[in-house]
Amino acid sequence: MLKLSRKTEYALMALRHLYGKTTEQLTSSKEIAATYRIPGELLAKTLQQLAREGIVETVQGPLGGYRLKVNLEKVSLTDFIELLEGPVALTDCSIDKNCDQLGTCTIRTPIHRINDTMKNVFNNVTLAEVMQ
Amino acid sequence: MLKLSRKTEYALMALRHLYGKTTEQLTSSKEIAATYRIPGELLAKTLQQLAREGIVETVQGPLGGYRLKVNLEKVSLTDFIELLEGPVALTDCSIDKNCDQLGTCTIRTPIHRINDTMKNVFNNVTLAEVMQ
DNA sequence: ACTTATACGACCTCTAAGGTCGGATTAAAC
DNA sequence: GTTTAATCCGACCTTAGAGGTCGTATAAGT
Repeated sequence: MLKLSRKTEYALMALRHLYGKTTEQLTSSKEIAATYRIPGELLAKTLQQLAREGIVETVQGPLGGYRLKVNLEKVSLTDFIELLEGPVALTDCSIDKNCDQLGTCTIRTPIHRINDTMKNVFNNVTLAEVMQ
Repeated sequence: MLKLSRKTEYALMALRHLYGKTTEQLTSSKEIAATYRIPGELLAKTLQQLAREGIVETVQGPLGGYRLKVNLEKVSLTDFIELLEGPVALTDCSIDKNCDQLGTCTIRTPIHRINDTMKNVFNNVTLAEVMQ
């Protein structure tokens, strides 16, 4: 039903948390999880993924934690969602073309049109705007 | 990942099929299913639901089938999706407010803003446009 | 050494999507 | 009036993916 996954929600909340801090300051995954009552392990894994993708930076060991790495004005919501959930698309045929109905499908073109419009909405929102 | 359900896809294809016919002409569920290689039972149930909702009209018995009932220009894509899949919303808190994070959530407002924008996209597309 | 943080793969659970089946109802055709 | 071809509809099955947990490894400050 066109929902974001919890992973994405949690990630946005975590980024919002880091957004308020100075560039040097570190925050542990646990602290964020506790603040927002997010399952700790899941948030940790999500932050690790964001670290791999270069969105946040990580420091290990005691006193370690996460901090922002990129300028959130440079990252669109599309980029972010696709990073965590894969391609944004109303239908599978917007991505790979393996579909039984391919030959006979009559709604592909209009759906792709709408898909583009929707994607444009997300393209035009930066993560910085979501933090406001 | 923001996908439409197959049910919705099948429903759109079926409507597109009926759209090309005269107002009197009936088409059986089976014929549509065969034409587009859609699982018959599933399409049948979907068409029944559309009949209950007043989108199509049904005639029982042999030579029976379905035909359009409403003017597709009067139905927005939002209406249609919500009919088949329930509320269009990026997050659950856009619908009912039962969420553990309610008190501490910091991204609710911006998410709702984006949600409204997205919904507007679907509001401004009529089913008739999807048939083109 | 010990502690406290991230790193990460393996696993578990539960829900909903997608699809199937069986039988009931309706009505045209013979 | 029996047969046949369509809708009607609830019950059920299966599977994938979301969401979450666990155990263990690794890194680094004290």
